[in-house]
Amino acid sequence: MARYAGDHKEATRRRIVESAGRRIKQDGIDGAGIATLMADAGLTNGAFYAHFSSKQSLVAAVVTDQLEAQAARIAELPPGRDGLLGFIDWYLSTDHRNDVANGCPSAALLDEIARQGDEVGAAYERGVAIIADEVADRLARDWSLDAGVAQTRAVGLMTVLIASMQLARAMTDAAKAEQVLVASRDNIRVLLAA
Amino acid sequence: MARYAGDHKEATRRRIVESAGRRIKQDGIDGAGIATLMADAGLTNGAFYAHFSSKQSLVAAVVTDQLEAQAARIAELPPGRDGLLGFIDWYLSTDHRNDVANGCPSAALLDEIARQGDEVGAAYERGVAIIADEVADRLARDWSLDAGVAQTRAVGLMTVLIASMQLARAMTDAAKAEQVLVASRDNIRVLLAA
DNA sequence: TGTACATCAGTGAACGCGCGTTCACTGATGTAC
DNA sequence: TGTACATCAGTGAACGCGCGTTCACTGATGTAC
Repeated sequence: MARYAGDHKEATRRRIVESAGRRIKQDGIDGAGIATLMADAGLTNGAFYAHFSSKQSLVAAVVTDQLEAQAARIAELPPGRDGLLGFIDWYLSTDHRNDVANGCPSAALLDEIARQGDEVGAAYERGVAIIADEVADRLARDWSLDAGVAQTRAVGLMTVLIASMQLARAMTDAAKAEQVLVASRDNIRVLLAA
Repeated sequence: MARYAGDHKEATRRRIVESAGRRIKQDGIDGAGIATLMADAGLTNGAFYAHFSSKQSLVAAVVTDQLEAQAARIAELPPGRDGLLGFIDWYLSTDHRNDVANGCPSAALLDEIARQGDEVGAAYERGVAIIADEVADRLARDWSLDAGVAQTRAVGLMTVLIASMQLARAMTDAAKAEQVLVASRDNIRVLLAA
């Protein structure tokens, strides 16, 4: 038998991916160095390459993990309109604006993801499709929309949420940021009423 | 008299800001180094600090310039609904998706801007407010909306546009990217009908 | 039971490289007298 | 008219630093016999 339990290395890898998710959302992909990411996980830089073949490969794992976590959060919402509406309330909250590290990965990283290679792009594409389907299913069921319309409105909901949070975070004036979040709640109401 | 015409240095500075705008939208703020930015303008790295006190300061100038250019583009649209609708068509086009360097600065850089210091954040906040007012004025006039509603819908329009382009660019599958852009056209139609 | 060896997650120093920034210098022009 | 000097946008080498990545090593454990 080895010195470590069978799942020891896998558990360490998971710990790196999770703490890296928080750090990368906070500081950006370029802004988070290997040494910092490993220190966050309680390790030193040298151990990194025992778990990942490159930084790109970690980033792809982080993107996949973050979108899975978001999909799970949505899947676990209570059924009925209040479920999704509660998620929207959280998303457009000042708490979410102030907590990038534990927030939506798309709001934190989307334009940087678009600049990464195909490995990361493919990971994002796969992850976001699952979330979009989840949201569309809820819209179809709870808002009685056609499947096609539900898919379209799901894209609308997601785009309003993501860019609203990015805008709110780019603003140094908290009152103006709040106005954006309030406006978005109303715009979503309009989108879902159609 | 000096060797150079009175506006020579100012013209050079403008040239740096404009080419840096394209380069930074393409490669990101962190991804664009001083030496490259200066080479793009036909100069060497050493001359940079004769024009800007730091990279941050250039970035703030670039953000201001890019948003001014976008505001001007909107201001010059023909009057009537077709003016703004034409802008939306361009924004959600595949051409725009493929031409980050000459495209919307918010779609290319918004989450990275949110991570910069207050100088850049303030520049963005000022610039985006002008664009939002411009759009709201057009919505109020051409869609006969109340001023308050027009402000809200202007935020909705901008958020849908920005995040749709980011999503479309993050996707490696061109057909899926196209679906996002098509969906957004319909979502905007709904927003403006309210 | 004791000892030599294998395993392997993790350490920490080092690699070359590009970053933002600094600075002594260049060279084309205009000014003083 | 000729020459010494001032101006100043731009050059290009160098600075310390942190980056992603490599690698010889450590040390705790289990195995062989």
